Amino acid sequence: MIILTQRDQSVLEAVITDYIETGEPVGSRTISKRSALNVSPATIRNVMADLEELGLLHQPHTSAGRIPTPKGLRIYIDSIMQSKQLERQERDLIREELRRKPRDVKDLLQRTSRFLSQYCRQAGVVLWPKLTVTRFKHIEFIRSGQQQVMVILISRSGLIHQTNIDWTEEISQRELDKYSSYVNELLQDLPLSSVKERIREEMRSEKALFDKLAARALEMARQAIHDSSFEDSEIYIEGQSNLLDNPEFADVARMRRLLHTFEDKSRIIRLLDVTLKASAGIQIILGTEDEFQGLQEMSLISSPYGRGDRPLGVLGVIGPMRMDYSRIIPVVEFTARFISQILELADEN
Amino acid sequence: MIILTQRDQSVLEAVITDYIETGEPVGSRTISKRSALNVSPATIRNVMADLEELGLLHQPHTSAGRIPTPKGLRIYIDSIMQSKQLERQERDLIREELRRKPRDVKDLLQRTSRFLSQYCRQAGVVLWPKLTVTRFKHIEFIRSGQQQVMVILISRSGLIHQTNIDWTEEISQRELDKYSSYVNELLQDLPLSSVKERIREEMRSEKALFDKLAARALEMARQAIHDSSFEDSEIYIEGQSNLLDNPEFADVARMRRLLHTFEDKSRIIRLLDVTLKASAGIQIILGTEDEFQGLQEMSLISSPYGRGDRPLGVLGVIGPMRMDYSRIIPVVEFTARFISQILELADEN
DNA sequence: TTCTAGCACTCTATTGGGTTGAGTGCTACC
DNA sequence: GGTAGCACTCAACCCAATAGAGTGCTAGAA
Repeated sequence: MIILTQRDQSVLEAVITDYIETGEPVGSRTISKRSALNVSPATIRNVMADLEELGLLHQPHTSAGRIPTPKGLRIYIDSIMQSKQLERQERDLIREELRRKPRDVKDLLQRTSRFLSQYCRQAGVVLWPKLTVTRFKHIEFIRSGQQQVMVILISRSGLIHQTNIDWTEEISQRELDKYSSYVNELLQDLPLSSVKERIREEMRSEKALFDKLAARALEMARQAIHDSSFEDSEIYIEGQSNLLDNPEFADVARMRRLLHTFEDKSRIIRLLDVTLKASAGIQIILGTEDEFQGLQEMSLISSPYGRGDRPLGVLGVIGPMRMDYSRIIPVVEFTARFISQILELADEN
Repeated sequence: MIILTQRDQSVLEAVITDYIETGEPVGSRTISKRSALNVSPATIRNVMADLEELGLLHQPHTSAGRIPTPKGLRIYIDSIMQSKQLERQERDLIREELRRKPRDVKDLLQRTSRFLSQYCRQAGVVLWPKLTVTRFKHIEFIRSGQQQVMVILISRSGLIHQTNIDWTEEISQRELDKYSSYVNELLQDLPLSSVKERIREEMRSEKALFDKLAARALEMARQAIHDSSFEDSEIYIEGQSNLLDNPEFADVARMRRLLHTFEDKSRIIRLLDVTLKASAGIQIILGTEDEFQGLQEMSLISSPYGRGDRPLGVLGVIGPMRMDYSRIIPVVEFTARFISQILELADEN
């Protein structure tokens, strides 16, 4: 455990805020002038040397200023920084922006991602709710070929899942309608995570053993839900071009790596899954702490949305490590809370 | 109309193929050695000077080689270049790649876009079918709140459209089911473009005037289809990072402009709409010919897919003007034909 | 003991001159 | 009409010199 004196903290904070602002290594003179502690540059230099020894600052080369290390940022974020409170009018603006005609979930989440990116001038990211965390609302079997059935599954929060299944025998739409209403009845309002189990249970029950219709309907539902894509996650990443505005991405090679990472979304999904599972409010991952490669030198501020005990997905902001944390953190926090409200509302109906 | 001698054409072709390969301005010496016509560099220089006067070649500065202008590329593509035929095994590979478990339309198109990007090492783009060009298959009204109804509309090709509508009075699911089957009956197999008309017609008919259920069902369907997003287009752009591998994007500023363009998809949609409306097979747009800004110095090779007289959408490849047209054009052409087959098949069932 | 002033030192970034080499345009000649 | 030769142009590269920001260290003040 690292213990810092009051002055150490002040210097660390001064270096970080200045670095966040300018992106350049910060020298002792600058801090001496800017910071509230009235000490000379030489004194600052001593403190900085100490902080460097602790691994909180780093010097690109001997005759340059200091920049914070991820470790230094972590301490700053966790115990020094004070998040700015959002102004009332800022909150109103966010509400306004997101509430506008909440047509369907997809639209809402996409807009959220876009909003986060624009408002924070970084990339915004939203992880879709997995179907399994929502509740069953409706299933529909539709004939789509002689031996093909299209299955539409809808959750209470308005998510849609579509899949096609092959059926071994010719089947009429009328028959399918009967299946639909039987299954709808059976699964009404169940959490989708326990639907599989419920179906299996029912298949073993007396009814299914003797009622041919029920047996077939159940078999069809089973196949539909067995579909591999059922548990897939999806994410929206918007505003990648904002990142290019940061001088740290003047380097093409770095930019290329980043774009590659964004295109192979599975990595980011895994990363967000961590936040989802932890589900303990806002989470900040700093580049080098990321055991999954690809986001080096980047930073991810994320928060789960949904009810605390039953998070639906994750939303957040991806940017360079040099971000205005004190502003972005409350924005992400508030957005998550607000989206949660909207979705809970839908899911309760 | 520009008329070129055989030799002019050969020189133009040689410059372009070399430029496509290397990305560097091409000098007279190189051409003299590479091309089949056995003439000296000096002669080539004379020809090149002529071609430059015609606006087909351009010299970045006095002591550099020549690069083709868009005008020069156009002539090359339209009348000089010979598209390579795809090898049998290449076609098999494409088929293989795309046919794998064609689960739903979205998945298919997204995979197509990704495939195009990987195979051509550029960005791949696919414009979704608009709902209005497909045929009606199924509509479903689902109660999603006391006075809220979720409407799911499905086309024969498997597209799904979801919307929410407010209803002025409390309504039960049982009632909604009746609406669904009535409307399904009515609209079965109609082209979605004429559905609006059909509904209006029916509303004026005797039946609707006296049958309250029918009247309400029709009103509900009308509202659902009236929804503004009904005619929206959507596109997938994949493989943007491939573009970064091209040395012409070493320039960050240019890259930034390009990413911005990709994020504001409406421009590209408009651009693709041109191909869709023209619907005359493969279409090539070269950067500066693009009256919509944003794709300067880029080039778009696109082709509509779907039946010739009833195109569904557009797919293609976006890359720098320096692309291997003779290879990519047949790939886009073949992919479009193949996707058309798959989708037609689905739409016919 | 803690802080500060001063100074020599280090290292990057920038500037400008010199050189290289690819490629051209022109002219004289085949 | 085609070619060889030659002087010329221009970007790219290398190199050395310089400027400037910032440090570490030491000696002395509080």
